[in-house]
Amino acid sequence: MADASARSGKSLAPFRARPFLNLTGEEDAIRLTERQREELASIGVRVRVRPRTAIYQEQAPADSVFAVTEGVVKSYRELPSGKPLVAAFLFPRDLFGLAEGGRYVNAARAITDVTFYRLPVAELAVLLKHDADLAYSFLAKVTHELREAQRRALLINRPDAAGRLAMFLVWMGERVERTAGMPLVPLPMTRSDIAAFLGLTLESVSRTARALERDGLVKFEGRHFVRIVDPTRLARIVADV
Amino acid sequence: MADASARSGKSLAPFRARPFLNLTGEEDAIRLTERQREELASIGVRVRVRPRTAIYQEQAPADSVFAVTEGVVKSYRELPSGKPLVAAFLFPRDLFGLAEGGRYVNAARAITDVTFYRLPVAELAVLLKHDADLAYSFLAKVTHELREAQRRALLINRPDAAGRLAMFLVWMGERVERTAGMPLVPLPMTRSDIAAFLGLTLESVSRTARALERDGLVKFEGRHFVRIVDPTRLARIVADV
DNA sequence: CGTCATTTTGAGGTATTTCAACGAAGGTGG
DNA sequence: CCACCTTCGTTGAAATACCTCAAAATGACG
Repeated sequence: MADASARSGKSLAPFRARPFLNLTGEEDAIRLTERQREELASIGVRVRVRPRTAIYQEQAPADSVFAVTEGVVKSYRELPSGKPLVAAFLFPRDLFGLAEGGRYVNAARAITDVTFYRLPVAELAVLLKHDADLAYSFLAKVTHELREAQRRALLINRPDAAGRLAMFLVWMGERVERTAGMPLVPLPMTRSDIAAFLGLTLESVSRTARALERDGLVKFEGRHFVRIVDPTRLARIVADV
Repeated sequence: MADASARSGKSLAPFRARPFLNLTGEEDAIRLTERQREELASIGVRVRVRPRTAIYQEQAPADSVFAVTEGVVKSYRELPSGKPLVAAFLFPRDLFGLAEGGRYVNAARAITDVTFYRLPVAELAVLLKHDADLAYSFLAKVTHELREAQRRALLINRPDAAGRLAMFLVWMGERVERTAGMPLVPLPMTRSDIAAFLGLTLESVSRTARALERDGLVKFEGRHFVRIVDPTRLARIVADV
């Protein structure tokens, strides 16, 4: 399945989640306690894989759940026609390994160099049923994933390609530190992946990207970076639903 | 907010969930223990509302989470353009009330006569942090919602209206007992709701529905029922991605 | 039974998909 | 280290399908 893996006694890398229903309105992330991180680390295996490595196949027996600590993973499935459909991009602190009936509903593959923790569900379930706080944290995390899924659904609901792509770029930009003006946003995935995520064809993504660049909204630097040149107008396109 | 509400000491109506990661492959639902149902019922309020009643508004302070026991609810939001977008239809045993930053991300409205439990989050959070099994059940339930959200995303990813509508009808049909051949599937929501869910215009839904009927795949009986006439060909359209 | 929202139907414009071919980049092996 | 090859991305032109605008018909509801 994975290239290299070694049991690790070190504490699990910071794993952040948001409350299921946040009454206070605070945006601060919940952090696991040191003990909880150690618990997870004790049952987990740290794995590092190279780009394009398959982490698990669609419909394979779901024996583990995964937590990204470094890099980007895509969760996807092949449609009957053979066209791929990307269900989600997973970034550090994200969980993946959604299953139904004991089998993974999607396949997962590394996009970049990736480090993740592999947590056997059998042992994880024991932990969760034993530690209400831990279960609560996972609940918060899955709730966050649910919001992301709804956001994506909202995104691909709009009929116009420009709006979809603009929304995607803004979304990707949100997870980069906006230190300097005109942030350089990394796009580790391929155009095909973006197309498969947005529900567009590769050609549409390519054309729309060029159009946004011609209009001076963004500037692509290489294939894996975008510079947001005119955030205001870009935001206007995004809001124009 | 709601028409009538009364604190209830009766046990919470059956609330079913699936395991977060189901190793055994069993499809049987997890049921809450009698004690857990009583705990929930003790903090919950049973509410009955009439069709089209607003349950909460978008961006309203999120003080409760809800569990449907009877009827159908829609979770939706108004886009800046004024066009509504349906995020999900909620059926008995479904949870709703997704929040972020202490506010509901969507609005919720009853489609039919609806009975639901309203669970104050402050008290619910206390319960969840004390009862790992209960938290686990909620985790399983939210995971289920996440799968549904992904399914919808998959659904509206396809460009063809016929495929989307066919997928929707099959999906609705899955939740009805297939006792007799040619099941009569209820469609409690309006065509506009369906359009807002599928990411199509009302006109497209109407035209596509008529086209499916002309081709002898389904037969609409009134505005709120469909009979699946040719499940095989309908399934073929659904699979034809 | 009348009013009004919902749905159906029609015709035209437009955007995306398809189909096809070229060009660029990255990875592999000699 | 270079050359080849495979994958990915760009560009062009035509067809299809959906959307928009508009108006009539059906059904729901008081």
